[in-house]
Amino acid sequence: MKSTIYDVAEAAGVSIATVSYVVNGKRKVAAKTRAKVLQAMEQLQFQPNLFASALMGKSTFTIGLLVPDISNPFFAHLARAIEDEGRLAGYTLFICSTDSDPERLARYLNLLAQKSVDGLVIATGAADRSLFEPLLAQGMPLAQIAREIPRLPVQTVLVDDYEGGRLAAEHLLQLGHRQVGIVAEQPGITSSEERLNGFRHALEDEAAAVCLQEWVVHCEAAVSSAKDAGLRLLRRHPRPSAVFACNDLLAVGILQAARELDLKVPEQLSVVSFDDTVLASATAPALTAVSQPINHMGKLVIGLLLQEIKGEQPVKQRIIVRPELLARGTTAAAALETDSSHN
Amino acid sequence: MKSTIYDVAEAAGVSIATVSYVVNGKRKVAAKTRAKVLQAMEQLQFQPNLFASALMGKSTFTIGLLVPDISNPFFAHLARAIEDEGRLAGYTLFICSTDSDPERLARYLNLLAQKSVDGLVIATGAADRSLFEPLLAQGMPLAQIAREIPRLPVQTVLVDDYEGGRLAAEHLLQLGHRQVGIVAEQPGITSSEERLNGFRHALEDEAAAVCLQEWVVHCEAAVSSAKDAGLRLLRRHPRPSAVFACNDLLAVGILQAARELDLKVPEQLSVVSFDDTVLASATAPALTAVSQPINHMGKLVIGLLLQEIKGEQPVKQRIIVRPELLARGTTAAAALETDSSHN
DNA sequence: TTGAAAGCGTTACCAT
DNA sequence: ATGGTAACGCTTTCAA
Repeated sequence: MKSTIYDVAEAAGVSIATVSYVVNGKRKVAAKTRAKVLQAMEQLQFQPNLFASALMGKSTFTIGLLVPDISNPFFAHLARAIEDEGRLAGYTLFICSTDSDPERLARYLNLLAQKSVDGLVIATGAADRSLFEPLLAQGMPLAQIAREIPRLPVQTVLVDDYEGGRLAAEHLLQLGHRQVGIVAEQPGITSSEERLNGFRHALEDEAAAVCLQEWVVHCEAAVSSAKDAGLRLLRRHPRPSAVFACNDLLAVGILQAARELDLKVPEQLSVVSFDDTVLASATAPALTAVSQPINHMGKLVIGLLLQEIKGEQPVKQRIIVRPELLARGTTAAAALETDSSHN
Repeated sequence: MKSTIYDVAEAAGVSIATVSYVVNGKRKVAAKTRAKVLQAMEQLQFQPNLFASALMGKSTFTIGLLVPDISNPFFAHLARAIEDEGRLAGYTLFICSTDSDPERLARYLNLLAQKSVDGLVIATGAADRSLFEPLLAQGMPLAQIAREIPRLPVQTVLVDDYEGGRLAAEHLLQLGHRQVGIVAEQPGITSSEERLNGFRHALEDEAAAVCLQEWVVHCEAAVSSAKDAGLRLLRRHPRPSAVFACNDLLAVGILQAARELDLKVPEQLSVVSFDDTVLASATAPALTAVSQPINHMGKLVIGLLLQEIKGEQPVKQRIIVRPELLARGTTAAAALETDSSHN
């Protein structure tokens, strides 16, 4: 069934070396022999055995993608972009959801190394740099996207999270909001931290201390967890007139909390989200959100990774793409007086 | 850096054969030698080279997952369930989005075969059985989930799409809806077809011919496409008082269309969806939907696939799980009179 | 321009 | 109970 270079060599009346050379064009082969070999390959439906070449240290055309959770729409979308871009270059993707668990991450890292992936796209934050250093040391091509492992010197593609946070704050300030809550992921998720930093910094500039420490709540990257956090936040007195959710999943949770408390969005509560995944257009009203160019970022990161893989030893870059604020339905001007007597 | 069985053999003072045997326990090794080898392995941090064993025809602990689109929340969720269950058994997942394109599918199939995956989970419908027959013939373990390739004799896990469609229809009928539109994916997507069949059959039982052929519109599996289809549907005279969307993505499109036409959901338009992904709880009001036990289905399909992989030659099964209708916010009793003069 | 042959790191058969 | 060694299918050096 499966034919090998031996079969092809025999059929073409040449040596296996010659077959190997025409397969991967590593040296000139006379047009005539080349033709004979090609024909034999065609006829025998020859497909090189990747394991044999991998054994010889060639590449496996396989890339590992580490994400916190592939069922999170943001990472699903990102995975799709990365898959497409990788496929164009002949790569297949191993998909690894870590739940931001260092142990799980370590195990996956080990597994992927053992499977000799040609490179790794790291979209899992919240990890220690030390986990990756062995890989880095042994020359494994790495690139990170969307989140950043502190001081890990690898190709990096990020949205400007800080600026995105600032845009969100600016938008709310312009609408007159002065009491603003923030729902962020756990500290350690760098993207979330930066968004929060940018947001709070903008607030401080504008009107000192309008945003107090205690207006920030943290939660897991899940709708239900964000809803709980939202309930906590929205039951405060005075109640924030707007909430910045550090991603779409969290924003959905906030909207649910608002509905449970009978708060009308955007009349009584404005919500700004971050990411702009399919979720952002599914809610009603649609989420005002800071939008990331996910497809573009996927392309960029694969481009950088492939450079590394090809051994072009490019200068390490840190590409920061600009986010954009899309004002949709969940934000409106703040009411003149905040209803602080509401339960 | 990387140690081989030769290194281990030398360190332990035994032959490489012995090392191999203790690694995969294929024959008895004296406790004492075994201990020596184990210690050497430990000390050298030995990790078997998977390619070498794959070359010898052993398994690769890799599974291919074929989906139409990993960025579709249903398949992303399914992928996560399958990944988790596979991981427990030591498998990693190749992720392959086909966009239901036969050419792309064929290429992926070829690629996965070349990469010697141990098995394939097929969640891409809309394909011809013939594409899979070469694989089947060469003994590749296959299992399909969520969609069905007609007459492909492999392990199968499905939700009862027909029954789900029936549940949706029943729900709408009980609410008094008699003029109902249906938005389905392209013919050829078996799950969508079955849902539609179940739905229409129930309608026919109840009140003959209330649901005419022309009330069915087809579209791509994307929000924007469904929105267009929804606009076409909702501009009809008379206008349907309810719409059955064959999945959550389509339902979101319908909700958008309704909003664009200023139709209040559920007061003027009821919507029933199918799948119950994160999207179903993101919309406002939350989608009334036929719910699939996605996690459970993922477990089942990996269970079946692993049996095949282990060569247990199990009887081919077709497991049908029951869906459940979750009545949430997008359905309400039909208005007594349909506003057929509205533009 | 082409070929012979030595690996790559395993597995498994055949000896001992 | 253990070891020697021939595969597995390919790449690549060295020779011709």
